[in-house]
Amino acid sequence: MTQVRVRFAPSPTGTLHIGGVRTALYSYLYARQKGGKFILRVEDTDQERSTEESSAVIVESMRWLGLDWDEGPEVGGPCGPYFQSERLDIYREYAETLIARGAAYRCYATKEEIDAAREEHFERTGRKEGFRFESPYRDGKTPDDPNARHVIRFKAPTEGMTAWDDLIKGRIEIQHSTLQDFVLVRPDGMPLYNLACVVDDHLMGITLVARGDDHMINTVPQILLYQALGAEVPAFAHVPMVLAPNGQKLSKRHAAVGVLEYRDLGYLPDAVLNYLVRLGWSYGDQEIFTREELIEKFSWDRVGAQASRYDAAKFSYVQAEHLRMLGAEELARLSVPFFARRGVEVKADDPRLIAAIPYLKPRATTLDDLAEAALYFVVEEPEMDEKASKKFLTPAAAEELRFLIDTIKDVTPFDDGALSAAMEAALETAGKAMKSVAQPARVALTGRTRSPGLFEVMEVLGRETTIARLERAIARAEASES
RNA sequence: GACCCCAUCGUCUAGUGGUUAGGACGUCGGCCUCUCACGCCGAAAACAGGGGUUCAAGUCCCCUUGGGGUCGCCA
Repeated sequence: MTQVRVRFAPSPTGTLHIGGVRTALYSYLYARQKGGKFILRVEDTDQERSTEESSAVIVESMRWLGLDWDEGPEVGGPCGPYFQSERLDIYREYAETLIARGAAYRCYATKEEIDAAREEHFERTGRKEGFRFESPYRDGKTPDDPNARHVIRFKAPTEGMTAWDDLIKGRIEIQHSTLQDFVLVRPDGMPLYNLACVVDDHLMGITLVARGDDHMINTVPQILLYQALGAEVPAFAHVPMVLAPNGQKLSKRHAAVGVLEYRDLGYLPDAVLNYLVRLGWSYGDQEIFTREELIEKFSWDRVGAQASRYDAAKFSYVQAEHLRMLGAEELARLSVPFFARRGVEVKADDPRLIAAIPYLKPRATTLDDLAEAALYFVVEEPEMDEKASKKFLTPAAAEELRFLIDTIKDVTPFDDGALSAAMEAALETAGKAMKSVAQPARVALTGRTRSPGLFEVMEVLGRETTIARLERAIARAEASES
């Protein structure tokens, strides 16, 4: 049995978007499950559109997601280089081979001639579409000057058909009559997608080509190329598109398209992967998967053939679930940059932060939420919400807070259980209700109206800080005009 | 327009000829409760339409409709 070798082959013309991540992910999972190799190859043969910045973003995105590749940029490998722009000589050699075998030919038709033919087609049929250029050089017309500017075209068959069994879409059959003599090499010698892709997939020993289903139309030309080259044809898996919620093409209007934006929003890589894998793939009723489970359970035959729509709400839910799966130490470490962004310096091992996280976790979706909610635990003096202060820190509340201090100041241990019990007893004796104490106390301790349970907050803050904040709030309350 | 793909709740999906068509997100109602969450309980919500095949069709076939993709000297 030959080793599984799959590749993700993005073109560096923008960010790595979530549709691309999904195809990369499926390929990655398949490779890992089969103990095969996952290869990253950058398809940068379009010099006008490709940029180095984009390559860097793609590499960074893949790294962040943990979609680690065995061969490709930064890591190298036996089939390198992994940037197509560095493999130009190879494509030229293959193009010459194809010409020598009569499978391809030099076409000297100028752009103007082709445009004229297109125009003529339009006038004759009344349509712009369905135009098929028939080159006079296909059948051996000799050019006035063999060195003149020309492209290399594939001599596509006009009769018969080619079929393949797609791992996702099933059997697909295409009539050759729909084919064009597609261009393999530009006048400047740069190869086009179909040539470069096939040559590399062949040379890199790719056993399965997974890509977006917008490439389905390229598959027959590519199969024909493999055959002309005498190369083995790989398997194909055409992954459906990810659409916007309204069913249109996904764009910046609908979602954070670049995957790194999710990092900055405080999403977890495994959550991104989990959400995207379920968009089009299922495993019974299971919704939440660890990376290890995905590697174990993924299979192409459970990938749906239909396009799916991006749903931000479901994504949030999956993210929240993954956040809750992590331990306090890890979450503390991951949230450090989100404190920094707020101008707050926190150490990943800050004991108060770590102690607070279990109480904050059920209330947070992202790491950003977590940092925001943890602020009053890690700073000396919490920022006071003036509206909350005005509403709850009234002269009348000062009395309740005094009662609270008296009740809790000597409780030992100073934890949620003991504090709740002491308070319950004191409330009973005094004939008071928790309700009248809770919100003033919450505002006093956190500066806000929403927080974890009061005694959980106290436990994390500790006796000294708790009492200090309550005292300060009393002073403030007494000074206020009701 | 041609070619290709697709079609179960609003969304993601389970379903591989016989099910009260299941789950999840979201929505709505309730419980819990010191706030906000979490959690728990419950509800509304789908087989696009029409023909076949079959004792039996969401499941198989055909047509229609709808959606998407491609039609580059982009990938």
